[in-house]
Amino acid sequence: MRKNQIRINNERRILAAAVKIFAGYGYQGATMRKIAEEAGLPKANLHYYFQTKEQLYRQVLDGIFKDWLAAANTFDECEEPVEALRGYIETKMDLSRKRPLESRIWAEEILRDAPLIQDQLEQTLAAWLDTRVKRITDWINTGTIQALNPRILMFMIWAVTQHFADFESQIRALNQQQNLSDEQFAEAKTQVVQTILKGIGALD
Amino acid sequence: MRKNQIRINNERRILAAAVKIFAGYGYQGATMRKIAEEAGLPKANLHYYFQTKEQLYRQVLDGIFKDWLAAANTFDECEEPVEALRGYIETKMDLSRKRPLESRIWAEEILRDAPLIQDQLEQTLAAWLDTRVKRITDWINTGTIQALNPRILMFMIWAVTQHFADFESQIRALNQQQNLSDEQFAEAKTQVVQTILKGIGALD
DNA sequence: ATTAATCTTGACCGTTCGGTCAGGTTTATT
DNA sequence: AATAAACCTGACCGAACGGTCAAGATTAAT
Repeated sequence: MRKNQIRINNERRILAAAVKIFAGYGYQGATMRKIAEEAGLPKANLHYYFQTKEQLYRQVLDGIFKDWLAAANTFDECEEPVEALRGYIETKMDLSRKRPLESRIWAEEILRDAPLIQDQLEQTLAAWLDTRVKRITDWINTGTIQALNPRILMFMIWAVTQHFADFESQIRALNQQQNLSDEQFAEAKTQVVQTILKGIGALD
Repeated sequence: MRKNQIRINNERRILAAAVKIFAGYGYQGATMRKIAEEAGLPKANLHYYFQTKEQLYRQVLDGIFKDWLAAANTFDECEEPVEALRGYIETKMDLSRKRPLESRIWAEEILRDAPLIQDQLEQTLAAWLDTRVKRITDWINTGTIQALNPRILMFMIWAVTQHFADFESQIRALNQQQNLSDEQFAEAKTQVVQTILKGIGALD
Protein backbone atom coordinates (compact mmCIF):
# COMPACT_ATOMS: atom_id res chain seq x y z
CA MET A 1 0.00 0.00 0.00
CA ARG A 2 2.39 2.65 -1.20
CA LYS A 3 1.66 6.31 -0.81
CA ASN A 4 0.84 8.69 -3.58
CA GLN A 5 3.60 11.02 -4.70
CA ILE A 6 1.55 14.09 -3.84
CA ARG A 7 1.16 12.88 -0.28
CA ILE A 8 4.86 12.08 0.02
CA ASN A 9 5.85 15.53 -1.23
CA ASN A 10 3.44 17.47 0.91
CA GLU A 11 4.12 15.53 4.07
CA ARG A 12 7.82 16.20 3.60
CA ARG A 13 7.24 19.91 2.99
CA ILE A 14 5.05 20.20 6.05
CA LEU A 15 7.46 18.27 8.27
CA ALA A 16 10.38 20.43 7.14
CA ALA A 17 8.40 23.58 7.89
CA ALA A 18 7.29 22.15 11.23
CA VAL A 19 10.90 21.50 12.28
CA LYS A 20 11.79 25.13 11.59
CA ILE A 21 8.80 26.57 13.39
CA PHE A 22 8.82 24.23 16.37
CA ALA A 23 12.55 24.86 16.84
CA GLY A 24 12.14 28.61 16.56
CA TYR A 25 9.08 29.09 18.73
CA GLY A 26 8.66 25.95 20.87
CA TYR A 27 5.64 23.71 20.85
CA GLN A 28 3.27 26.23 22.40
CA GLY A 29 4.69 29.19 20.51
CA ALA A 30 4.49 27.43 17.19
CA THR A 31 1.15 27.84 15.42
CA MET A 32 -0.38 25.90 12.60
CA ARG A 33 -0.67 29.19 10.73
CA LYS A 34 3.08 29.81 10.91
CA ILE A 35 3.87 26.28 9.82
CA ALA A 36 1.40 26.55 6.94
CA GLU A 37 2.95 29.84 5.85
CA GLU A 38 6.47 28.37 6.04
CA ALA A 39 5.33 25.38 4.00
CA GLY A 40 3.48 27.59 1.50
CA LEU A 41 0.19 25.76 2.00
CA PRO A 42 -3.20 26.75 3.38
CA LYS A 43 -3.65 25.89 7.03
CA ALA A 44 -6.56 23.58 6.34
CA ASN A 45 -4.29 21.54 4.13
CA LEU A 46 -2.03 20.76 7.07
CA HIS A 47 -4.97 19.27 8.90
CA TYR A 48 -5.67 17.09 5.89
CA TYR A 49 -2.30 15.36 6.25
CA PHE A 50 -1.85 15.66 10.02
CA GLN A 51 -5.07 15.69 11.98
CA THR A 52 -3.78 17.71 14.92
CA LYS A 53 -0.83 19.88 15.89
CA GLU A 54 0.18 17.25 18.43
CA GLN A 55 0.28 14.49 15.80
CA LEU A 56 2.45 16.66 13.57
CA TYR A 57 4.74 17.36 16.50
CA ARG A 58 4.92 13.65 17.35
CA GLN A 59 6.09 12.82 13.85
CA VAL A 60 8.75 15.51 14.08
CA LEU A 61 9.95 14.02 17.36
CA ASP A 62 9.97 10.51 15.89
CA GLY A 63 12.28 11.65 13.11
CA ILE A 64 14.62 13.29 15.59
CA PHE A 65 14.72 10.20 17.77
CA LYS A 66 15.67 8.03 14.80
CA ASP A 67 18.55 10.38 13.92
CA TRP A 68 19.65 10.32 17.55
CA LEU A 69 19.87 6.55 17.62
CA ALA A 70 21.49 6.33 14.20
CA ALA A 71 24.26 8.69 15.24
CA ALA A 72 24.56 6.78 18.45
CA ASN A 73 25.62 3.65 16.64
CA THR A 74 28.97 5.23 15.92
CA PHE A 75 29.70 4.21 19.45
CA ASP A 76 29.84 0.54 18.47
CA GLU A 77 32.08 0.75 15.46
CA CYS A 78 35.36 0.62 17.34
CA GLU A 79 36.72 -1.76 19.89
CA GLU A 80 39.04 0.56 21.75
CA PRO A 81 37.66 3.29 24.03
CA VAL A 82 39.70 6.09 22.54
CA GLU A 83 38.43 5.59 19.02
CA ALA A 84 34.89 4.58 20.02
CA LEU A 85 34.42 7.65 22.23
CA ARG A 86 36.21 9.96 19.84
CA GLY A 87 34.00 8.80 17.00
CA TYR A 88 30.84 9.15 19.07
CA ILE A 89 31.69 12.61 20.40
CA GLU A 90 32.64 13.82 16.94
CA THR A 91 29.46 12.45 15.43
CA LYS A 92 27.37 14.17 18.08
CA MET A 93 29.26 17.42 17.55
CA ASP A 94 28.71 17.20 13.80
CA LEU A 95 25.03 16.59 14.39
CA SER A 96 24.83 19.71 16.56
CA ARG A 97 26.54 21.67 13.82
CA LYS A 98 24.47 20.39 10.92
CA ARG A 99 21.06 19.89 12.53
CA PRO A 100 20.77 22.32 15.41
CA LEU A 101 17.03 22.71 14.97
CA GLU A 102 16.37 19.08 15.79
CA SER A 103 18.56 19.28 18.86
CA ARG A 104 16.62 22.31 20.09
CA ILE A 105 13.27 20.64 19.64
CA TRP A 106 14.53 17.67 21.62
CA ALA A 107 15.91 19.94 24.34
CA GLU A 108 12.65 21.81 24.68
CA GLU A 109 10.71 18.58 24.94
CA ILE A 110 12.97 17.44 27.78
CA LEU A 111 12.75 20.84 29.45
CA ARG A 112 8.96 20.57 29.42
CA ASP A 113 9.30 17.19 31.20
CA ALA A 114 9.17 15.07 28.02
CA PRO A 115 5.38 14.64 28.05
CA LEU A 116 5.32 12.92 24.65
CA ILE A 117 8.52 10.91 24.58
CA GLN A 118 8.79 9.56 28.09
CA ASP A 119 8.01 6.05 26.89
CA GLN A 120 10.77 6.20 24.31
CA LEU A 121 13.22 7.53 26.88
CA GLU A 122 12.36 4.88 29.44
CA GLN A 123 12.44 2.02 26.98
CA THR A 124 14.41 2.52 23.77
CA LEU A 125 16.91 5.05 25.07
CA ALA A 126 17.34 3.33 28.44
CA ALA A 127 18.07 0.04 26.66
CA TRP A 128 20.52 1.74 24.32
CA LEU A 129 22.28 3.31 27.27
CA ASP A 130 22.45 0.02 29.18
CA THR A 131 24.39 -1.77 26.49
CA ARG A 132 26.89 1.11 26.20
CA VAL A 133 27.27 1.23 29.95
CA LYS A 134 28.29 -2.42 29.78
CA ARG A 135 30.95 -1.69 27.18
CA ILE A 136 32.36 1.15 29.25
CA THR A 137 32.34 -1.09 32.30
CA ASP A 138 34.41 -3.61 30.39
CA TRP A 139 36.94 -0.93 29.56
CA ILE A 140 37.16 -0.03 33.23
CA ASN A 141 37.59 -3.67 34.26
CA THR A 142 40.41 -4.14 31.78
CA GLY A 143 42.06 -0.95 32.98
CA THR A 144 41.79 0.82 29.63
CA ILE A 145 40.12 3.80 31.26
CA GLN A 146 39.92 4.77 34.90
CA ALA A 147 37.10 3.85 37.24
CA LEU A 148 34.05 6.09 36.90
CA ASN A 149 30.29 6.00 36.58
CA PRO A 150 29.58 5.29 32.89
CA ARG A 151 26.15 6.91 32.97
CA ILE A 152 27.56 10.19 34.22
CA LEU A 153 30.18 10.05 31.47
CA MET A 154 27.43 9.71 28.88
CA PHE A 155 25.47 12.59 30.41
CA MET A 156 28.57 14.76 30.17
CA ILE A 157 29.08 13.87 26.52
CA TRP A 158 25.46 14.62 25.68
CA ALA A 159 25.53 17.85 27.66
CA VAL A 160 28.63 19.24 26.01
CA THR A 161 27.93 18.21 22.45
CA GLN A 162 24.31 19.33 22.42
CA HIS A 163 25.20 22.61 24.12
CA PHE A 164 26.72 23.84 20.86
CA ALA A 165 23.32 23.51 19.19
CA ASP A 166 20.99 24.39 22.06
CA PHE A 167 22.91 27.40 23.38
CA GLU A 168 24.03 28.70 20.01
CA SER A 169 22.55 32.13 20.64
CA GLN A 170 24.47 32.47 23.89
CA ILE A 171 27.70 31.33 22.28
CA ARG A 172 27.12 33.84 19.48
CA ALA A 173 26.57 36.66 21.95
CA LEU A 174 29.90 35.77 23.59
CA ASN A 175 31.70 35.58 20.23
CA GLN A 176 31.27 39.17 18.95
CA GLN A 177 27.74 38.38 17.78
CA GLN A 178 29.13 35.89 15.28
CA ASN A 179 28.29 32.24 15.09
CA LEU A 180 31.30 30.01 15.45
CA SER A 181 33.18 29.79 12.17
CA ASP A 182 34.03 26.40 10.74
CA GLU A 183 37.54 26.81 12.14
CA GLN A 184 36.29 27.75 15.58
CA PHE A 185 33.89 24.85 15.60
CA ALA A 186 36.62 22.44 14.55
CA GLU A 187 38.75 23.74 17.39
CA ALA A 188 35.87 23.22 19.82
CA LYS A 189 35.38 19.70 18.55
CA THR A 190 39.02 18.83 19.06
CA GLN A 191 39.13 20.36 22.51
CA VAL A 192 35.95 18.62 23.65
CA VAL A 193 37.33 15.26 22.53
CA GLN A 194 40.71 15.88 24.13
CA THR A 195 39.32 17.12 27.42
CA ILE A 196 36.90 14.24 27.87
CA LEU A 197 39.28 11.49 26.75
CA LYS A 198 42.08 12.84 28.88
CA GLY A 199 39.63 13.45 31.73
CA ILE A 200 38.73 9.78 31.91
CA GLY A 201 42.32 8.63 31.68
CA ALA A 202 42.13 7.30 28.15
CA LEU A 203 44.89 9.61 26.90
CA ASP A 204 48.42 10.39 28.19
CA MET B 1 10.46 55.83 48.83
CA ARG B 2 10.11 52.39 50.37
CA LYS B 3 7.46 50.03 49.22
CA ASN B 4 4.43 49.08 51.16
CA GLN B 5 4.53 45.70 52.88
CA ILE B 6 1.48 44.51 50.95
CA ARG B 7 3.19 45.27 47.69
CA ILE B 8 6.39 43.55 48.78
CA ASN B 9 4.53 40.41 49.81
CA ASN B 10 2.37 40.17 46.75
CA GLU B 11 5.17 40.85 44.30
CA ARG B 12 7.18 38.09 45.94
CA ARG B 13 4.27 35.67 45.82
CA ILE B 14 3.62 36.44 42.17
CA LEU B 15 7.27 36.15 41.20
CA ALA B 16 7.59 32.80 42.97
CA ALA B 17 4.50 31.52 41.19
CA ALA B 18 5.79 32.89 37.90
CA VAL B 19 9.08 31.01 38.25
CA LYS B 20 7.21 27.74 38.71
CA ILE B 21 4.83 28.28 35.82
CA PHE B 22 7.37 29.72 33.37
CA ALA B 23 9.74 26.82 34.16
CA GLY B 24 7.01 24.23 33.77
CA TYR B 25 5.34 25.50 30.63
CA GLY B 26 7.74 27.91 28.93
CA TYR B 27 7.03 31.55 28.16
CA GLN B 28 4.33 30.89 25.59
CA GLY B 29 2.82 27.96 27.44
CA ALA B 30 2.61 29.85 30.69
CA THR B 31 -0.58 31.85 31.12
CA MET B 32 -1.44 34.66 33.48
CA ARG B 33 -4.34 32.51 34.67
CA LYS B 34 -2.04 29.66 35.71
CA ILE B 35 0.34 32.03 37.47
CA ALA B 36 -2.56 33.69 39.26
CA GLU B 37 -3.90 30.33 40.36
CA GLU B 38 -0.47 29.24 41.59
CA ALA B 39 -0.12 32.51 43.51
CA GLY B 40 -3.66 32.27 44.88
CA LEU B 41 -4.65 35.65 43.53
CA PRO B 42 -7.17 36.84 40.94
CA LYS B 43 -5.68 37.36 37.52
CA ALA B 44 -6.53 41.04 37.47
CA ASN B 45 -4.44 41.48 40.57
CA LEU B 46 -1.33 40.30 38.74
CA HIS B 47 -1.82 43.05 36.20
CA TYR B 48 -2.02 45.57 39.03
CA TYR B 49 1.56 44.73 40.10
CA PHE B 50 2.99 43.77 36.71
CA GLN B 51 1.40 45.51 33.77
CA THR B 52 2.09 42.80 31.23
CA LYS B 53 3.15 39.16 31.06
CA GLU B 54 6.37 40.24 29.40
CA GLN B 55 7.25 42.62 32.23
CA LEU B 56 6.64 39.88 34.77
CA TYR B 57 8.83 37.54 32.74
CA ARG B 58 11.56 40.16 32.50
CA GLN B 59 11.69 40.52 36.27
CA VAL B 60 11.96 36.75 36.62
CA LEU B 61 14.87 36.73 34.17
CA ASP B 62 16.57 39.60 35.99
CA GLY B 63 16.50 37.63 39.23
CA ILE B 64 17.97 34.59 37.53
CA PHE B 65 20.74 36.62 35.93
CA LYS B 66 21.72 38.07 39.31
CA ASP B 67 21.98 34.57 40.81
CA TRP B 68 24.03 33.47 37.83
CA LEU B 69 26.57 36.25 38.31
CA ALA B 70 26.66 35.82 42.08
CA ALA B 71 27.48 32.13 41.78
CA ALA B 72 30.02 33.00 39.15
CA ASN B 73 32.08 35.00 41.58
CA THR B 74 33.17 31.77 43.21
CA PHE B 75 35.56 31.67 40.33
CA ASP B 76 37.60 34.53 41.73
CA GLU B 77 38.00 33.35 45.29
CA CYS B 78 41.01 31.13 44.69
CA GLU B 79 44.32 31.82 43.10
CA GLU B 80 45.17 28.34 41.88
CA PRO B 81 43.29 26.81 38.93
CA VAL B 82 42.42 23.56 40.67
CA GLU B 83 40.64 25.22 43.56
CA ALA B 84 39.14 28.05 41.51
CA LEU B 85 37.65 25.71 38.93
CA ARG B 86 36.64 23.10 41.47
CA GLY B 87 34.81 25.75 43.49
CA TYR B 88 33.12 27.17 40.44
CA ILE B 89 32.00 23.82 39.06
CA GLU B 90 30.71 22.72 42.45
CA THR B 91 28.82 25.97 42.92
CA LYS B 92 27.21 25.61 39.51
CA MET B 93 26.31 21.99 40.25
CA ASP B 94 24.76 22.99 43.57
CA LEU B 95 22.79 25.70 41.83
CA SER B 96 21.43 23.14 39.34
CA ARG B 97 20.45 20.90 42.23
CA LYS B 98 18.81 23.55 44.38
CA ARG B 99 17.29 25.87 41.77
CA PRO B 100 16.56 23.81 38.67
CA LEU B 101 13.55 25.91 37.73
CA GLU B 102 15.64 29.02 37.20
CA SER B 103 18.11 27.09 35.08
CA ARG B 104 15.30 25.81 32.88
CA ILE B 105 13.84 29.28 32.35
CA TRP B 106 17.27 30.50 31.33
CA ALA B 107 17.76 27.56 28.99
CA GLU B 108 14.42 28.10 27.30
CA GLU B 109 15.17 31.77 26.81
CA ILE B 110 18.46 30.89 25.10
CA LEU B 111 16.74 28.19 23.04
CA ARG B 112 14.28 30.80 21.78
CA ASP B 113 17.24 32.96 20.67
CA ALA B 114 17.36 35.05 23.85
CA PRO B 115 14.99 37.75 22.59
CA LEU B 116 14.84 39.55 25.94
CA ILE B 117 18.32 39.09 27.37
CA GLN B 118 20.56 39.53 24.37
CA ASP B 119 21.80 42.87 25.67
CA GLN B 120 22.75 41.35 29.00
CA LEU B 121 24.52 38.47 27.30
CA GLU B 122 26.46 40.71 24.96
CA GLN B 123 27.45 43.18 27.63
CA THR B 124 27.42 41.98 31.23
CA LEU B 125 28.04 38.30 30.56
CA ALA B 126 30.57 38.92 27.80
CA ALA B 127 32.51 41.22 30.12
CA TRP B 128 32.38 38.69 32.93
CA LEU B 129 33.64 36.00 30.60
CA ASP B 130 36.46 38.17 29.28
CA THR B 131 38.01 38.67 32.70
CA ARG B 132 37.85 34.93 33.46
CA VAL B 133 39.36 34.12 30.09
CA LYS B 134 42.28 36.34 31.07
CA ARG B 135 42.78 34.43 34.31
CA ILE B 136 42.73 31.10 32.52
CA THR B 137 45.17 32.43 29.94
CA ASP B 138 47.53 33.35 32.76
CA TRP B 139 47.34 29.80 34.06
CA ILE B 140 48.18 28.50 30.62
CA ASN B 141 51.11 30.89 30.27
CA THR B 142 52.56 29.83 33.61
CA GLY B 143 52.12 26.19 32.66
CA THR B 144 49.67 25.40 35.45
CA ILE B 145 47.20 23.95 32.98
CA GLN B 146 47.69 22.86 29.44
CA ALA B 147 47.11 25.04 26.38
CA LEU B 148 43.46 25.27 25.38
CA ASN B 149 40.76 27.72 24.38
CA PRO B 150 39.44 29.18 27.65
CA ARG B 151 36.05 30.07 26.20
CA ILE B 152 35.43 26.50 25.11
CA LEU B 153 36.39 25.32 28.58
CA MET B 154 33.78 27.64 30.09
CA PHE B 155 31.15 26.45 27.61
CA MET B 156 31.88 22.87 28.63
CA ILE B 157 31.51 23.70 32.30
CA TRP B 158 28.22 25.49 31.73
CA ALA B 159 26.93 22.71 29.52
CA VAL B 160 27.67 19.90 31.95
CA THR B 161 26.58 21.59 35.15
CA GLN B 162 23.34 23.00 33.77
CA HIS B 163 22.51 19.70 32.09
CA PHE B 164 21.67 18.23 35.48
CA ALA B 165 18.91 20.83 35.88
CA ASP B 166 17.73 21.24 32.31
CA PHE B 167 17.65 17.54 31.37
CA GLU B 168 16.45 16.28 34.72
CA SER B 169 13.50 14.48 33.20
CA GLN B 170 15.76 12.60 30.79
CA ILE B 171 18.17 11.65 33.56
CA ARG B 172 15.22 10.46 35.63
CA ALA B 173 13.92 8.31 32.77
CA LEU B 174 17.38 6.71 32.52
CA ASN B 175 17.61 6.15 36.29
CA GLN B 176 14.63 3.84 36.87
CA GLN B 177 12.24 6.77 36.85
CA GLN B 178 13.90 8.15 39.98
CA ASN B 179 15.52 11.53 40.32
CA LEU B 180 19.16 11.31 41.29
CA SER B 181 19.45 10.72 45.03
CA ASP B 182 21.69 12.97 47.09
CA GLU B 183 24.35 10.29 46.96
CA GLN B 184 24.09 9.90 43.21
CA PHE B 185 24.23 13.64 42.72
CA ALA B 186 27.28 13.91 44.95
CA GLU B 187 28.95 11.21 42.88
CA ALA B 188 28.10 13.11 39.68
CA LYS B 189 29.51 16.30 41.15
CA THR B 190 32.77 14.62 42.04
CA GLN B 191 33.08 12.92 38.69
CA VAL B 192 32.37 16.10 36.75
CA VAL B 193 35.02 17.99 38.69
CA GLN B 194 37.56 15.19 38.30
CA THR B 195 36.95 14.68 34.60
CA ILE B 196 37.23 18.35 33.71
CA LEU B 197 40.22 19.13 35.92
CA LYS B 198 42.07 16.06 34.73
CA GLY B 199 40.98 16.76 31.18
CA ILE B 200 42.71 20.15 31.16
CA GLY B 201 45.85 18.81 32.75
CA ALA B 202 45.34 20.40 36.15
CA LEU B 203 45.39 17.06 37.98
CA ASP B 204 47.83 14.14 37.92
C1' DA C 1 -12.96 61.08 61.89
C1' DT C 2 -11.98 62.28 57.29
C1' DT C 3 -9.61 62.09 53.27
C1' DA C 4 -6.39 60.19 50.03
C1' DA C 5 -3.89 56.50 48.32
C1' DT C 6 -3.53 51.93 47.54
C1' DC C 7 -5.34 47.54 46.71
C1' DT C 8 -8.90 44.11 45.02
C1' DT C 9 -11.94 41.93 41.74
C1' DG C 10 -15.78 40.08 38.55
C1' DA C 11 -17.08 41.07 34.28
C1' DC C 12 -15.84 42.11 29.98
C1' DC C 13 -13.16 42.94 25.23
C1' DG C 14 -10.76 42.10 20.88
C1' DT C 15 -7.65 38.80 19.07
C1' DT C 16 -5.77 34.51 17.96
C1' DC C 17 -5.67 29.79 18.68
C1' DG C 18 -6.51 24.68 16.95
C1' DG C 19 -9.69 22.52 14.49
C1' DT C 20 -13.94 21.63 11.21
C1' DC C 21 -16.47 21.31 7.08
C1' DA C 22 -18.87 21.65 2.75
C1' DG C 23 -18.08 21.91 -1.76
C1' DG C 24 -14.94 22.34 -5.54
C1' DT C 25 -10.75 20.58 -8.11
C1' DT C 26 -7.42 17.38 -9.55
C1' DT C 27 -5.64 12.77 -10.14
C1' DA C 28 -6.08 7.70 -10.65
C1' DT C 29 -8.75 3.71 -12.14
C1' DT C 30 -11.63 1.19 -15.21
C1' DA D 1 -15.54 8.81 -20.97
C1' DA D 2 -17.14 7.93 -16.63
C1' DT D 3 -16.60 7.02 -11.91
C1' DA D 4 -14.15 6.99 -7.70
C1' DA D 5 -10.66 8.40 -4.82
C1' DA D 6 -7.69 11.75 -3.27
C1' DC D 7 -6.67 16.44 -2.62
C1' DC D 8 -7.59 21.42 -1.76
C1' DT D 9 -9.31 25.55 0.68
C1' DG D 10 -12.14 29.84 2.23
C1' DA D 11 -15.10 30.50 5.70
C1' DC D 12 -16.32 29.51 9.97
C1' DC D 13 -16.50 27.87 15.21
C1' DG D 14 -15.95 27.66 20.32
C1' DA D 15 -12.35 28.22 23.57
C1' DA D 16 -8.67 30.46 25.64
C1' DC D 17 -5.53 34.12 25.49
C1' DG D 18 -3.54 38.86 27.45
C1' DG D 19 -5.26 42.76 28.97
C1' DT D 20 -8.84 46.54 30.69
C1' DC D 21 -11.89 48.85 33.70
C1' DA D 22 -15.12 50.66 36.96
C1' DA D 23 -16.59 50.23 41.36
C1' DG D 24 -15.90 48.69 45.91
C1' DA D 25 -12.82 47.47 49.98
C1' DT D 26 -8.87 48.24 52.70
C1' DT D 27 -5.01 50.74 54.52
C1' DA D 28 -2.28 55.04 55.52
C1' DA D 29 -1.91 59.84 56.42
C1' DT D 30 -3.73 63.89 58.63
